[in-house]
This record gives sequence, C-alpha cells and structure tokens, in this order.
Amino acid sequence: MTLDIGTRLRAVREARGLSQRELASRAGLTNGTISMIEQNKTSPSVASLKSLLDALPMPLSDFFADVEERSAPKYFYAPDEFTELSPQEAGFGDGAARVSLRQLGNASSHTIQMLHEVYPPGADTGPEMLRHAGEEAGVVIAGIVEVTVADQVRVLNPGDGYLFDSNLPHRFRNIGAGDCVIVSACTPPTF
Amino acid sequence: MTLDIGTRLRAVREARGLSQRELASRAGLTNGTISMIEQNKTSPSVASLKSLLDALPMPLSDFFADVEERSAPKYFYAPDEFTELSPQEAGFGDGAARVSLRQLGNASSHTIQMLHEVYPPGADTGPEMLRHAGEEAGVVIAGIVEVTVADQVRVLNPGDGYLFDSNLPHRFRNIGAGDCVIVSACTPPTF
DNA sequence: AAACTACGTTCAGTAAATTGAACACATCGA
DNA sequence: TCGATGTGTTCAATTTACTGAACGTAGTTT
Repeated sequence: MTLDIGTRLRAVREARGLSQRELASRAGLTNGTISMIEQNKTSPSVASLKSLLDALPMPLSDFFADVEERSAPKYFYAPDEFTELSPQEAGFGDGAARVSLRQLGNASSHTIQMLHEVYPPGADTGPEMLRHAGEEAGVVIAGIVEVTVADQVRVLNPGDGYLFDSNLPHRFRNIGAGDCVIVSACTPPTF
Repeated sequence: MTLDIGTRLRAVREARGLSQRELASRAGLTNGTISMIEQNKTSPSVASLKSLLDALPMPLSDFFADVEERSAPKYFYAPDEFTELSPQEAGFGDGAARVSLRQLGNASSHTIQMLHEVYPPGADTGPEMLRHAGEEAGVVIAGIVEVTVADQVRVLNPGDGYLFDSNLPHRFRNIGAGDCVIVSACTPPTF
C-alpha cells in the first residue's frame, strides 16, 4: 500500500467540517471504519470509498487526482519496476520466442515513453510496416538488428542509434544469433 | 453498487491485449479475483485495484474519470438525494435549532450550486456578515426572513426573492414563528 | 468537581474480498 | 480423435474489511 488514501480522506473530510461519525452516518458506514481508513490500517473497498465520497460529495476521479499528484513524484526505477508491455506473440522464424517491451514508468501520465526492448533471435515486428504518430529514437545495446524505415534498410550494431518520424512505415528484425537489446524512446506515447 | 467498475476494467484490460491470468500475475493477484471484479460480483479494495492499474499501467484518476463520465449523467434528484451541508451549529437565540442546507447534486462538478435551506425560528447566520465570491439568488417558500445585504435590510415573505453579488456582506435571520424555507442558487459553488 | 457531550481510537465478532484449485469451453497440432 | 494449451468462470477456505460497542480524552455546563 504505497497510496496514502488515509490523509487524503481526512483532509477532505475536515475541509467539509465533518466529524467521523457524521460522515459515517451519511455514508452508511461506521465511525470506526473511517478511523481505520484514515490511519491507513485498512484499504477500503471501492464501494465503501464511493459511499464516503458521495456523502461529501466529491467524485472519485478528483479524489485520486489529488492523491496521485501529492504522492512524491517518482524519478527513478529499478529493473523490476519496468512494466512489460507485449503479452502478444511477436516471434517469427523458429523458436517463436517472445519480444520483451519493458516500459519505464507510466507513460500515460507523461509525454515521453521509454522502452527497454529485447528481441530474441529471428524476432520480427513483421513485414507489414508499423506506423503511428510521434517520433521515436533508440540505441542498440547488444545484438544485431536490421531496421527498415520507409525505403531505407540498415543493419545496426551495438552503439548504433536511430531517430525517425513514427508516421514513416518501419520494421525491426533481429538478424543476429543472440538476443538484441534496444533502449528506445517515443513521443508522444503510443498505445 | 451503482458504479460499473467491472466492464471498465475489462475494457482497459482487453485494450492492452492481456488475459485475466496475465494481468493477475503482473498485479500479484489471482485470475479468479479479476473474473469476479469484472462481473461486479465483488467490489475490490482500493489496494487491489491500484495493483491492477499499476500493471496496465493506468492512473486511478483516469480510470475513474472514464467510469464516472460513462455512467449516465444524473439530471433528477429525489429529496433524500440532496446532501446535507451544514453539520455545524448555526442556531442562535433560544432553541439553538439547526439550520439545514441541503445541496442538489454534486456542486464541485458543476458551475452552479442549488440549496434547499431550512432556518428554524430564531436562526441567524450571525451578525458577522458573510462574504464570498460569486452571485447568489433565492426564493422564499415558507416563513419570514430578514435579509441584510450591504446597507439594505429587508423582510421577505413567501414568494419573495433576492439576488446579489456574494462579495457584498450579507446575513439571514428567521424572524418568524415557524421554520423559514428558502431555495437558493450560488455561482460559482462556494465551500 | 462531577456530569454531560462530542471527538477519535481500539477490538472481538461478523460480513465480504481474495485465494487456490477445480471446472467447462474453445483452439491448435499430432 | 486425442491430448495440450489457452480462455473465463465457479466454489470452499482463508484473509481482510467492516461492524458495534467499548474506551480515553478534551471542552462545557451545572
């Protein structure tokens, strides 16, 4: 529970000049429940929280907008805090191994999306070219990848980079014997 | 539970191309739990919902923003759906009876705030004049009220109305023998 | 002081969310 | 056709949220 709902609820309750018991009776809950929620001793069900906010009144989206903006902004991420984006099969060729697209943070709340990508040998984004809005750039960390952008085809080795408008049709293909690792960035984030 | 979290969660999960089991393992929950949440058979704890949204990823505020905007807009309110605003004592004089300020809907998501006000005999907003931004207007439904606005004092009877800039100091006092009922509107809503 | 009232907190008991393992139904390849 | 793998659902067991009544404190009234 890294989410401080308790102090947020207490703040908005006191801003309305309500006691725990008053709010409880309006929301159809008990004062003890509110006390424990405000101390972050329990994580209320969404239904309970909705009852409380209806009695204030305040919409859930406003409540969480403030909760999330007050929580300390996150600047740093450990490897296991990246979120895997590609559940779907993207492997081609033999092993049908999976492509890994691990995203840094929550792109939907930022204007940039950074990915740590791993393409197993033979992996291919497919002959049907990708196109989407924005720009993307990347650097090859390990392995060998063939990148096609519009009418250009280029083989990139570790240390090489790329940068192009995402509207241009493009394709990635691991033509090496080992995994290909790329760190890339897109703006704006694409889903 | 008038809040359709289930279909909302299912929509965003499927938009990401995730199965219930995949999302469950990323969020540290079980597939059964997600199934029941998506069918609205349980109301998840905020902690659980946060885990699920972190794994997508999506902020809680965005999740509920869509939930609430998709729910049919509410245009009509029964008497018991008004929310009481004034827990604090406002009665003066003898009985120290309570003023009732019942608000129509959720003013914080609108630009107008409508109140159904009941002042018991002797009730008084106090000699210290009120001032706040916006404009307010009202109609007296029952009883007799003395209204002071700036340097003007006027006694209003049922059917009478008022309209003034809320920045002007003002005061309401029930000088009748029975309850005084007023329906009023403020813009923008004041808290 | 004593008695009253309103406040937030605590805790055993109850109700509900969550688990873990089953189930039923599809699709795919041998 | 048969197993293997994928999907979502269901259900007893367990963990957790929630209740209801207690408690301790602070401020007022008598």
